[in-house]
Amino acid sequence: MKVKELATAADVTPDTVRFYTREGLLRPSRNPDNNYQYYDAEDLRRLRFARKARQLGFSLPEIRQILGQADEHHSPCPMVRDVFEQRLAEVEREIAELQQLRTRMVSALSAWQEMPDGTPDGHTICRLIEHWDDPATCSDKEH
Amino acid sequence: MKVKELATAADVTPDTVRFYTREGLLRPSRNPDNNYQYYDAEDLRRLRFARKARQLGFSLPEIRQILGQADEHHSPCPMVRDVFEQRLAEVEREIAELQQLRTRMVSALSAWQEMPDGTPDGHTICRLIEHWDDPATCSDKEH
DNA sequence: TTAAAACCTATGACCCACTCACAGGTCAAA
DNA sequence: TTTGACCTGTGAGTGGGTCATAGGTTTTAA
Repeated sequence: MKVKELATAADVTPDTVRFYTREGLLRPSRNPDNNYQYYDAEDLRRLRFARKARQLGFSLPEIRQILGQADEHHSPCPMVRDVFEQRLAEVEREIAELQQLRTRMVSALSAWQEMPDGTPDGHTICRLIEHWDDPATCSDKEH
Repeated sequence: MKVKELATAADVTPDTVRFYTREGLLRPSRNPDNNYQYYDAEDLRRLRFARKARQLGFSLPEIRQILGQADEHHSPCPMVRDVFEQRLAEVEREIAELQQLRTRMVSALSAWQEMPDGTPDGHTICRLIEHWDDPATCSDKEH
């Protein structure tokens, strides 16, 4: 298979195939005549695997590691379970952060309804923002 | 004020002060003797404003634009309200996406509880991932 | 007085997972 | 034979900083 055929078969763009090849996730052979890359069924399996893993939140370095384990005939499954639980925790933290941000934004919006627009006077830039108190900084600290 | 003093006053790192200066959000004067940058109360105001705006989800280009408006004595408030509502919509979309991801992850985890770890055999890499169906891809699987 | 600590400067790489652009080479059908 | 679809490698861009390098300056303490 050439680049575009593999890309079509896995429903990704040719650019993604080339990128994954550069990143070492796929290992095509070369035609010395024209320098084209040729992919086989194993590459298709790897690519499909990688895309599924990406959908599940795995990073490319993690996927590379998983594929590497499999290449050495070690079961990557324990690692998969392990990394996956950490990822889930991270995703839940990100959701919580975004929801905090959303709360801050909604409360700011409602506070702004009664505030007039002002013109910058050398002391304030935009009262809407400057006179807004972050509810998070009162209670506890981020980072 | 020198870099670190301003950074301390606004509770950011000196690197952030330098970065914002490079980005044109702060406009310190220069001491020609030692080439040091000196910041005044106006820069502190701008920096604090920028950090608050960041907390509210504004991007640096947006903040630069807001500051630019204020520099020309136009009220940036209408723009602030406008951009802010778009940002809120984006944040809500991001939350929805992450929650979808979380749903996928949780359902995968529970399906994995009964699955054994396998050793790669040239046909599969890790059943956990390969035999997982994305609920979003095949949405009519429940009945 | 001098040496070390703490500050300052500019620049560029790095993070993430692609995506796009550029410039040129190859190959199929019309 | 020309068009157009494909291929190649490389490098830049995304966002918001953070960190490293290498060197210059100022402050503090022995």
